[in-house]
Order: sequence, then C-alpha cells, then structure tokens
Amino acid sequence: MPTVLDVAKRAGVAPITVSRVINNSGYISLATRERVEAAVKELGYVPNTIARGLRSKRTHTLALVVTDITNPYFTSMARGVEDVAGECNYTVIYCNTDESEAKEEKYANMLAQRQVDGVLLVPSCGNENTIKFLRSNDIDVVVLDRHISGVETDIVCTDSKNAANYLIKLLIGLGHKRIAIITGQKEVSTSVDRVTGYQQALAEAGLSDNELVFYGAFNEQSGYELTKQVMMHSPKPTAIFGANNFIAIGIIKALRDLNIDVPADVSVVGFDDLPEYMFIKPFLTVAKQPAYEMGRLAADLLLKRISGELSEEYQEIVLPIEIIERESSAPNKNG
Amino acid sequence: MPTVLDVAKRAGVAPITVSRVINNSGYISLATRERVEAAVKELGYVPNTIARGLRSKRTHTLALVVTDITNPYFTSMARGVEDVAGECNYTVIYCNTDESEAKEEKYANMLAQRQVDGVLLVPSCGNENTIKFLRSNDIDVVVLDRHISGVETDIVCTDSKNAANYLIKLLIGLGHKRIAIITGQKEVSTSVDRVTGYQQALAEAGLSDNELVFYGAFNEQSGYELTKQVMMHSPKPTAIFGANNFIAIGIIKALRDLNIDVPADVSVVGFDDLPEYMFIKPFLTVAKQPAYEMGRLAADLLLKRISGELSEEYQEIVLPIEIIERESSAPNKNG
DNA sequence: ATGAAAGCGCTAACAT
DNA sequence: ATGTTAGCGCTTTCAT
Repeated sequence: MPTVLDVAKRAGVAPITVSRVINNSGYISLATRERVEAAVKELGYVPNTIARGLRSKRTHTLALVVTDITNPYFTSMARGVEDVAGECNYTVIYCNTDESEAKEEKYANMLAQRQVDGVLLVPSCGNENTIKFLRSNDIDVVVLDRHISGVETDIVCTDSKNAANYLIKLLIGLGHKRIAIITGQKEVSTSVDRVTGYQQALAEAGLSDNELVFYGAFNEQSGYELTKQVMMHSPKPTAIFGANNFIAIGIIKALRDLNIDVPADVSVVGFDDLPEYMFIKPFLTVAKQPAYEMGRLAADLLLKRISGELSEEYQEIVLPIEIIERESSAPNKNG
Repeated sequence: MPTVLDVAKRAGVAPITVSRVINNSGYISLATRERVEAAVKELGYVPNTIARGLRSKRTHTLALVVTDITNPYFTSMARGVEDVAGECNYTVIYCNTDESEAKEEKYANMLAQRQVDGVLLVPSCGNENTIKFLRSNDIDVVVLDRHISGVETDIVCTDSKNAANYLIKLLIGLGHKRIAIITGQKEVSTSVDRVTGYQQALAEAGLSDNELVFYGAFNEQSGYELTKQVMMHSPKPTAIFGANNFIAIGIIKALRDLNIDVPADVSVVGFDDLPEYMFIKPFLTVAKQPAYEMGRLAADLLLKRISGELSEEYQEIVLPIEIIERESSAPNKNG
C-alpha cells in the first residue's frame, strides 16, 4: 500500500507537500496541488489515520458507552450519535456495559489505549471514576441520560423527576391511591429521580403513607420479579409505575402470568417509549432470522480470518430460520 | 501521559522489556516482570494502541457496516458482534449505510484510512466494489445477511429462499390463492431470494398465474405505499408477504388505513421478527425521552468540546419529555 | 510556496 | 533473559 512518500516521489515533491494537499493546510500552488492529486489517484493512495493520529494526537474517533444497545432507547441514541459523527468524518466505537461497573472500567481502559478523542457515556454506576480516568488521559467526556455525582461534566439528559411526577399525577387523577413504583438500581440517578418525582406527586396529593418503592435493576427480569413481590402486598396497589421500558415489560408479563388484567385490575405506566411500530396489531406471523447469533458467528469468523488461522477457502455459514405463526395469518374466507 | 520509555526508566530496563511484559511475549524473569508491573501501576501507564497499530499493523478494531442499526434485526446482530469482539479485546466501529451505495463507499474509505483489521459487511447494493476495495487495502471482510455477486467471500446468512417458500406454502395451506409479495430493492440478494421462494411455492401449487411481485425498498414507507398499490389490484389478494420487518409494518399500517381487517380480510406474513417484547398488550402509557435527539446533541457537544470551541464551563442540556397516554392506564375501579 | 529534519510511541529484527 | 537499533507513516517545527 502506497504511502505519502510514494505519492511524493510520483509527484516530484516532498512528503510534507502531499500532506498539505490532503489536509488543505498551508499554501499550495494550483499546479502542485494538481500534480499531487493526480499521483494520489494513480496510486490509489489512502491516508493512514493511525499514523496521522500518532503524530497529531487526534484520532477522529468517538466512543459511545451505553448499558445495552439492544434497548431501543439506546439504539435510537446510537443512531443519532453516528449520524452526527459520520457527517463530521468521525467514527464511533460502541460498547455495552450491561450496567456493570467492571465492564465500564474495562472499556474505559480500552478506549484510553485507543486514544479516542471523546467518549459519550451513559454511566453504569453512580461514581465518577470513569470520567476522571478518561479525563486524566486527555479524553473529553459528555455524559448522557444520567447524572453523576462528585464531578462537573457536560451532560445531555431529560428531566426524569418531573416526568415521573407527571405520570403519577396522571394516575392519581384517574383515582388511583395505591401506586407502586418499580425502578432500577439505587446508585443510578435516573432511578432515584424517578422515585423522587413519584414521592413528590404522592406527597402533593396527601398520599405519602401509601409509598411503595421497589428498587431492582433496569431490566425485564427485575421488573417481572418485583411485580410478583408487589402484588403480594396487602392491600394490593391499583397502579404500577415501571421506571424504564424493560421494567414495564416485565410488569406487564408478570401481571399477565398472575391473571391480573391491565388496565381493568391494575393500571401500568412506563418510562421510555418502545418503538412506535411495536404497537401494531395483529401479531405478525414471521420467518425469524437468528440475528444475534449471526452477529456472533460472523465476528468470530472474521477474527479467525484476521489471525490467519483459517484455511484459504472462504466459508459460508447458513443458519436456520424459525417460522413463528401468530394471529396475522388465518384461513382464507374471501375466495 | 507516560510512555514505555518512562516506565522503562522507572523500572530500570529497556523499553522493549516493558513491551514484552505488557504483551506477555518473550521470556521475562519474575523479578523484572514485577518491577515493570509496579512501574506501570505507579505511573498509571496505559499502552497506546495507535502507536502499537502503526508498528504492528494490527489495530484490534473491527467495523460493522449495516443498513440501519435502528432495525431490531441489525441491533441484535450488532450486539452479537460486540460481545464477541469485546471478549477478544477488539473494538467495534459501526456504520449505517441506509442502503446507499454512496454512503457505503464513504465508510469503506474511512475504514481503510483507519486500518481496521476486518469489516463485517451487510452490502447495501449488489456490487462487489466495496469488498474489492477493502481487500486491496489488506482488510478482511465477512459478508452478513446478503449474497454478493462477482466475488468469493466469507459469509454468514440464512436460507431466505427456503423460508419464504415455507411461509407461502403456509398461506397456501390456509386456502390462499392470491398472494402478493412486497419486497426490497431488486439489487439486493435477499430481496430476490425471497421472491424466488415465493415463486417456487406458487409454482408448486400451480398458482404461477397469480404472481404479484412488488419491488421497492426495505423500509416502512415503501411497504406502506406498495400495499396501497397492491390493494388496487383486481381481484384483490387475500394475503400479503412482507419481505422484511419494516415492510410488514408498513403493510399492516396501510391495511389499517384502508379499513381492511387483518387477518379477517387479508392475511399478512413477514420476514425478520420484531423483538419479543413488542408483542405485549395492552399498549403502555409512557414518558417518552427523545433518544435520537439526545444522541445527536451529545455527539455535537462532544465534537465541539474536542475542537476546543467551547468555553470552559460545562454545559447541561435538558430535553423535554413527551407523555403518551395509551390503554394501559385507566380509571381506578378497585378502591 | 515548498522542503528538511525530527519524532509521535511502539515493536520487529537482530544482537548478546 | 534482556538490550540496541531502526522504522511504521505521518505531521510538527523550523528553515528557506
């Protein structure tokens, strides 16, 4: 693969001149520029960002650290990040922490090694170590979604407390008096904020004695299990607030398994919307491809290919498709 | 920030020895190893992957190029890729092409510049240029989901034709005779494969005369519009096959807008499942955060911070939350 | 408007 | 088991 030197020789100039043409920096005569550009084309030269980064201390790379890209909330966020980054010729590395402090640390370390220019961080835990560590490695950080204590930082978020307050008032307005909240980890700001909003709404309605707060984790399983606990409470709540989308799903499933009707028996409200298209009825009959498994196998294959441990022959891996019949397909009665 | 040299001095060894300790390569006495490790810790040394990559020609970086990370099918795939990569200390850059050949080319270029070790590619178009270009830059490629013509390659995919064939047979088994297929671009292999499976199933049932094939794009809008066209056909089809999840959603919405009942009037089957949690009833009342916008604003803020064009003060951007009332919250009738 | 020299931080290749 | 030397490809710095 050609380097600046090759291009320089071809164009009869010094390497630095090639650099100047490519980066549009400094003064270059039109004639020189044209000769250099011609040489670049002829040789199919592609500048090496790695080498550039080593010298210039800018890698033109960002990282997005979320808890789980699979949560549609973070998926949308990721797409937003990538769109802007792409427009600016930045590249985005993404990482899933699964709310684990250990994974967050591991990734922070990887990102520092990689000299990314900046990190967009949804903090998995309440503490400021990651931010401090990244900063100590000259990496800018913008926090997303959750507040962090113990350190000042750029942050983009919403007003969870207020929204939670509003949701609870909505339930109170519907006549509910025993309202439970099922939320995430105590250490996460959004978890706490949503509880605070909940408590304030109850207090304002003189219902503070009815507080029913359940901390857990921001996933479906936790929502499911805590709902079963909640419903053993006596008297039972008539409404439940799930503090994120996955918890709300867990709630709905648990209530269904308990034969409790929503909303006739218990009202449910949630936080974070699910993609609009999930609200379509009827349920689709589909051919389901094993997307996650495909991703895993492909990455595995690629890594093996890279390490050279594969024979020359190209491989084709074909995975089975599962057919799932649901209500959208029914016997024909229309001729 | 400390370098190998600093660590080497501190430990009283040569830089290469530090390198050997860090990479677990070559023979190192226990005593030396311990001294080096101590020095690493004391200085808070973090190896520079960029410099390493420049020398060793391995960046430990993969790229995942999909059409749209927002499609849950690709989201799951991405998570699978990242899990494996993370376990191997590889990092993943991801890119959305939106089925655009131009974007694919642009990203291929960016990735070559960045010297990624390998690319996982869902080809946006049928042609082999991207693969050839990447290979000419010493980058390994594994193709995902779609076949490509004109070049041999590693590939991970499913048997679309067969699954499509099965779905159509299922409809035929339900008594449907006029079945339409709404699919994606003619240039995309999965699009063609699914049509082929459809055609074969019809042929086997002696229904070839009833073929109703509509090519468009793999998105909701295309599914929506083509459905309106399909339903102007006379006699109307009694079943429609949507060749991916977004198309199927478009179909369902169009039929709803046309006051056509699914499945009483028209059966619908799709390709690619939607996340399981999408099939819960009732519809949740939620507080919806503007995730995409948050991502965009945060990336923007970070890039500005990196470029130094921001004042010293940290910024806090708080976005509004939208409350969406649906059926899951109802008046209390349970005391 | 162009170039020469140096060096970013690391590791491959070759000693010892 | 450890060290020396050189150089990856680029851009900064300082000339001219």
